[in-house]
Amino acid sequence: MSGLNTPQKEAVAYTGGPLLVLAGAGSGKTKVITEKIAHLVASGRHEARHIAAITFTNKAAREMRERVAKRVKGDDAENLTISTFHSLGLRFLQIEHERANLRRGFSIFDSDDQMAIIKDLATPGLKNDALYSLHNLISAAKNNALSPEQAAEAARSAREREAAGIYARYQARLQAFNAVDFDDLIRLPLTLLEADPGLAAGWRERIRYLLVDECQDTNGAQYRLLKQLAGPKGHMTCVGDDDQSIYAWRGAQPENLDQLANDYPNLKVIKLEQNYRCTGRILRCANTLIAKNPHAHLKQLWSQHGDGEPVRVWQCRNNEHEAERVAAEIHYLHQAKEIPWGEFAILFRGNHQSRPLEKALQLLRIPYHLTGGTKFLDRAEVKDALCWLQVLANPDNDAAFLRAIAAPKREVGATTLEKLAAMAQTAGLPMSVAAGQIGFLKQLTPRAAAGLEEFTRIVERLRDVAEKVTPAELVPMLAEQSGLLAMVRSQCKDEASFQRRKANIDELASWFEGARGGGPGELAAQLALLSNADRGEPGNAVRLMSLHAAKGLEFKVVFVVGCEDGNLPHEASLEENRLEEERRLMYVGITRAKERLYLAHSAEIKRWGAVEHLLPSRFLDELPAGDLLRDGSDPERETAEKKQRGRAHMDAIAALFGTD
DNA sequence: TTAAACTATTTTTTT
DNA sequence: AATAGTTTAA
Repeated sequence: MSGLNTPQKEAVAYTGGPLLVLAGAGSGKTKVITEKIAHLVASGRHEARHIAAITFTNKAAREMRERVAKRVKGDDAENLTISTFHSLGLRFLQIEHERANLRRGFSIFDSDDQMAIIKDLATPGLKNDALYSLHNLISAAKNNALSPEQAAEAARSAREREAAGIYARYQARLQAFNAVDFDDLIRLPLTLLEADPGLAAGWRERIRYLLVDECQDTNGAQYRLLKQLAGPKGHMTCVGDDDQSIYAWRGAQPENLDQLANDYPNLKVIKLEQNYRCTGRILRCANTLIAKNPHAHLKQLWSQHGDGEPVRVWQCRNNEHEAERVAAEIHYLHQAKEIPWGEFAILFRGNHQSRPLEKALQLLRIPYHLTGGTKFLDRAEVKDALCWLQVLANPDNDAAFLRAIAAPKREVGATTLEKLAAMAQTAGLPMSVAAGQIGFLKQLTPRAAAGLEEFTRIVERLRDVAEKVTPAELVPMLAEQSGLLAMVRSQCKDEASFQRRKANIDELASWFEGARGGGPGELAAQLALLSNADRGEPGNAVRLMSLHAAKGLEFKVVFVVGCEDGNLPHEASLEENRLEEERRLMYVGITRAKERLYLAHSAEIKRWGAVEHLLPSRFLDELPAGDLLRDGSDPERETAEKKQRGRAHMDAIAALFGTD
């Protein structure tokens, strides 16, 4: 336990009952969790297979696994459960699928699939935002583990009653498709556990010690789930920071941190207040800013580091200008201070803000890695392949069938599919099964029937293949035999773009590499949980990501761009009275920086082609002026720096010409 | 049935 | 600006 401070040691050693660790930004909370796991295993207190650590993102889970691997070796490391809430729920449902009325190979519907169902069920002609709102209401009900009936009872407005009605039919549709949505991955296990004490006891036998990261991000259902798993005695350690609660918009209830003390009267609370990450000035900025929020737990973060560099506040003309300055500064610091590319991060409120930054970085040949932006799993060919896998694994998934039957086109169009859907409905069969029945095919045009027949034949052949090969081997065969690859080829104008899209399919296959069995369906389900942000190794490159995605990470140099009122805080949050959460978002951004921090804003930003004028973020005025260096406040220093950087810049350009 | 031309619209954040 | 959705022509 060397290298830990007193409260950290205490948090690691304490096993007397439920423990809440209030861990400020940069106070070493991941270290505490990993050390605690190592300690529990090493002390023989709990076997590795009875310990579970729960995070919110796959990225966090992977990082924790890596860090634990350094302390726990061999079988023990293998046997630990380190997963996200949603993967744990998925694993639960895969084991207990019969209780949840699911058949093996059930599908997970993403938000697109959910929206498609809701649109189908809602009053025709509803506007998009009304549909989103229905989706949100249904999701909110599920996040409180309400059944459709309970949601109808709890409905307070006409809007909520309408949503509850659609929720009931939506759930019936999921059931028919042998599918669940993201929220069900929490709600269904919870409902089963709460209804059956025997089942709950069984799971507590498996998970005897629970560690929960980012506890402030739990929603109602997740909180109840962790109580079920930890049991009345509360064999668990929860770690959280109410100042880093930035997910209220998707149902997180940071007050769950306080609720713990009510539910577990013997709860022990340990505060980690020493920050090991930031320089004094950066930390003062963070503390001053967050002090503007009301607080339930008083927490005073302190640091032994010196003041360090002042925090720069940049006033830029527009986002292009802002991007150029960021790129130039990164280039300069990389050259002059020998800071590796991987130690830089550029953070923004919305993913669309990455465009001009990418352009500017490319211009200076700075390697960068964008997390979250390019939506790999949304690429048409990847989605098509995934739907084919779903059809193989889950014949009931009509949504996947509808996509697969059209990729490639085989002369089966809307008219045919409508007829097929009607026939399948009356027969009580899923569409993919109905498509294989001679009796139904005879009622269709010969061309359409032939298309359906061929499809069925291919599916059956691929199902045989799937028995014998691994999913990683299956994907390329599927692409070939389904005609998907040929379709992609015919859609591409040149060979290069075909190769690019083919590479996407190959990459999909590589995602299955090393995956243990379970069949294509279960793996595709796992895959559905993997967000785009979890893809690929960043390597030694400048990191571009949203403020949300940056939580839990740290960098030597951080740029927070787009600090304008209306963007950060975002205008939508202002209307919905969520200014405090926006402030916490800014706080998260600031506290990612170890040594240097830049806060940039532009006078004009482009939005949907039109130019808009925005004022600097109100949060900038909430920072301690003495720790800032604002544009124009120290002209002498600025000229000197400009000169210095200009020279470095010229050298860089000269070097570019030299090597090209 | 499919492909091309045209029109309307935009999520901020993510499992 | 980019794209998803819709209409129209072949």
